[in-house]
Amino acid sequence: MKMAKRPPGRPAKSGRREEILRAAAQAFSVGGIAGTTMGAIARQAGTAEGTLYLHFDSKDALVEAVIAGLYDDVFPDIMKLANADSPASARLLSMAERHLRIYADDPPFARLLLQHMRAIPDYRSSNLHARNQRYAAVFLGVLKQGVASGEMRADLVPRVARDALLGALDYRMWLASVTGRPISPEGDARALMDLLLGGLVAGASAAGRPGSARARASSGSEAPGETRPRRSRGGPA
Amino acid sequence: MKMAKRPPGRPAKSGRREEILRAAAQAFSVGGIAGTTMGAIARQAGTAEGTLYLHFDSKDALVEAVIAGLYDDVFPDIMKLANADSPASARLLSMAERHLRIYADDPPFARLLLQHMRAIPDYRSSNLHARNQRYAAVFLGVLKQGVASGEMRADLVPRVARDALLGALDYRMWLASVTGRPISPEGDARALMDLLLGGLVAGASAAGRPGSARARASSGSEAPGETRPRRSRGGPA
Amino acid sequence: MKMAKRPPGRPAKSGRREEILRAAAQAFSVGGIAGTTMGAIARQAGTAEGTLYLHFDSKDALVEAVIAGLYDDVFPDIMKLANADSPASARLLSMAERHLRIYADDPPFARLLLQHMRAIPDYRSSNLHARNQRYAAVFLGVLKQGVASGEMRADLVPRVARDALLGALDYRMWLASVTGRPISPEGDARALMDLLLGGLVAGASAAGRPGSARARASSGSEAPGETRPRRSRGGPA
Amino acid sequence: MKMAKRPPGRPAKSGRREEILRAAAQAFSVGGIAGTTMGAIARQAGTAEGTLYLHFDSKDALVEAVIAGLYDDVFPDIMKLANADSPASARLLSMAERHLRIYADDPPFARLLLQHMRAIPDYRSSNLHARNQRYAAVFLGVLKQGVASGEMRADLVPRVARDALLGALDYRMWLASVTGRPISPEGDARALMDLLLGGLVAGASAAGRPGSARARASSGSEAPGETRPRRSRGGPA
DNA sequence: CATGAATGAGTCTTCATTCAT
DNA sequence: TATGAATGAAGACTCATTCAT
Repeated sequence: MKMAKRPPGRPAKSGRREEILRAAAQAFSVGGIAGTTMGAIARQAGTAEGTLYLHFDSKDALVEAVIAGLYDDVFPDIMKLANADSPASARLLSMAERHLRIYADDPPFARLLLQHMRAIPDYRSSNLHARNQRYAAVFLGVLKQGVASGEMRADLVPRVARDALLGALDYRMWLASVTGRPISPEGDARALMDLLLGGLVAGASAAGRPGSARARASSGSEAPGETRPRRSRGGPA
Repeated sequence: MKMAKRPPGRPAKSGRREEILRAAAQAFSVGGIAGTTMGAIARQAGTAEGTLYLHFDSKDALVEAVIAGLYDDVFPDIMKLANADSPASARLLSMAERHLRIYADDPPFARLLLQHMRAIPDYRSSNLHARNQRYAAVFLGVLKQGVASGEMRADLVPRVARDALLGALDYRMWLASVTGRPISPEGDARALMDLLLGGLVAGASAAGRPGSARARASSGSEAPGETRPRRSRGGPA
Repeated sequence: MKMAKRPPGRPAKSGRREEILRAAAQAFSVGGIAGTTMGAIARQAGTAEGTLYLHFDSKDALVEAVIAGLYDDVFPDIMKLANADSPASARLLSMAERHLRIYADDPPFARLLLQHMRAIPDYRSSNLHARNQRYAAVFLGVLKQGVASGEMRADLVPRVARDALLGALDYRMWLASVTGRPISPEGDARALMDLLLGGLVAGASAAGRPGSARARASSGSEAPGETRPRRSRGGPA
Repeated sequence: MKMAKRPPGRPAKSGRREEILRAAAQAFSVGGIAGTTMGAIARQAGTAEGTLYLHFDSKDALVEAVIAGLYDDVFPDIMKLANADSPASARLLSMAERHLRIYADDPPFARLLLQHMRAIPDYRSSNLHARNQRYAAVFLGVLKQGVASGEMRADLVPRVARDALLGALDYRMWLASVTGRPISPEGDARALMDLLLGGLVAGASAAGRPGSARARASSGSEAPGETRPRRSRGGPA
């Protein structure tokens, strides 16, 4: 509620604050959140325990800040990819890839995220929920565009698709963190998108197949205009 | 004084244990595992704290028992559905339904499961991991059968499909637990399976449509779905 | 205070009671008093926990009874030896021997005794204190007789001698229990009595030497009358 | 609020630790070790319970520190007395005196020592055992010197003598702590040494008499002791 | 801004004792 | 008498948080 006030205009990098954030992320990813004491974080950061409270109001605030930091790293990337000038399917592929890279880049940290997300007592009111929704909304937007443009099935329920995609992505990362089996952002994202785009049923998704999500997704670089058909959903209609 | 006198003839047996299990699940799901004290569980169960330790060696053991109980409830059902005499897709649908019913039947309990699964320090060596793998293997088996029988795409990677399915299912439940939005096992399972079977891409999954969710699956190919190829902007277009 | 009432006239061997006593002694000597739970004792005795309380009012009472039992075993022996028809020194030797046999006979049990004796919060008011005093008094008596008969130094302070003897005996046993070095009741008693009778100083106690406490004390089996010269301290004098 | 404000310049250091040590010794000696809770110690020390753990890892560690502190106080003294330039018997006397002063100086503290010594589960591996052995070794050394120099009986078994001495000393203190009868370090040490040096047997220890406790000991061998061969009933008789 | 000793509420767990059967 | 499930009062220890310097 009351976050350590950072001078409104300031670049948000008191140096110390960043150090602590880094140290906390590091410590959390090693021992889990509950298993990490403020003392351990302070030691890791090379400061005194009291100093932690000069920058964060509580351990919870620190945890939130650490995780929020991740979103702030990833969100801009996802945003950019979502607005790229390519078919929805291609954009989703790249977004999935970026998402999986969260894990590939820093497995321990990702594990932390995976665990914490579901452990927050009142997640709904946490500001993490907000960030997460914002994040998920981007995926939803792309899916809607895909439908609107006719690229995707008209009877597709975007929300269902979004949940399936994000759920599968999360699950894949969790599996990786649990089994130790490494993730290949490109490979895994492509495999998943192939599945999702084309479906399970044989003979189906003939259309989805020609190159499928494969390669840089459906064919390649048609007219940018074609990309976001906005509405053109008509088709034969 | 505390408990209603137990009918003289009653075995005085498992009753307690079940009561505690129930109370614990209830308490955990409200306040989270870490946020629930043994005292609270005892109070909820109407027993003394010490009694808890008569039935479970430790808090951790209690937690495990609570969760293991769930698997033991669900597993036989899933097993039966997996061996039913129907197309793989139909079986998967029913399995997904059953899975979602975990949540529908007892949301707090399900939330507990969702939370805990990712919170175990050394999940890999926990006996929960084993149960979970056994569970996931059943889904994998059905998918492989689907491929073998030609019902599903020959180039399908069963493991990817299984992860997508379970991940989507989990995510759906988690969203429900977080947003409070209720789950309709049938509706949601069908929506998800429609998506997964037919894929995202327009024109694809012609076969996947017949009657939606192809409840009876691969029933045929009247292909009303094919009707709306969308804009077919993909392929050669 | 309120000991389980044993029918006043009864032989004191309800069978069950003895079993419990035995089981408790056994358990205590293995795990120490504090480290032994009533549950463990019950198991060892083959009864239910509640049954323990039918025979003893509390754990403390049980402990006391166990230890008192030892005194009741040893006391008669000591008493008899103290009243034997032989010189005080010979009698002390045999008493010391018997005392050390407490350890030799059952080391774990003796260790228990050694430990417990000093651990009782209000030893003074415990009935163990009384027994112990009665026990020590026997040694004191023999020493006094030794002085009175002229066998021992007239300026000997019996109480000091008694404390030295019992202290040395206790210490020897404790050392044995701590180092594991076994005790030889005869050998060790003799060594100690040799020391005590003759003293440390060279040239001193020449008289104490000729066979000293050695063998069955002073030479052998002279006329019983000779045994307790009472005073005859003259000699060449 | 709780503590008198500490003078600004004070090291704020070891003070606390010592206070705790003192409080713990005090509390232990009143209620016994097991009977004293960390809370009680904290209260006694005027600190919070948590503070105890800032200075000691556990209750056991605190107990050990308390007792080790005693040894560290006494050992140097004993060492110095053992190396004094006087007959072995005189040195033993002063050492015995110092030893008894442990009790005289702080009865409750001494009682604690007496009790605890025998209560440690695995005393042998405790570092108290090491200290105790070092301590006992000093006595042994002096005795050996006594024998070597001819001051003491050539057939003396030093180890037996040492055990008798320390055992008697311990016992004396224990009796004092149990009966409340005060100890006079000088008087009691002398009485005990008189006994030990001269032996029990009449006529013996003539040498042991000269000034009692043969303060200066081995003053000579006027051997009045030899004078009272008692009944010399031994030998060829 | 920094420090770190001090705080003390809160946790899990144990176990002697009771009592309904 | 016997049983053993239930009790609940303690106790040792942890750790986020504060505050005097």
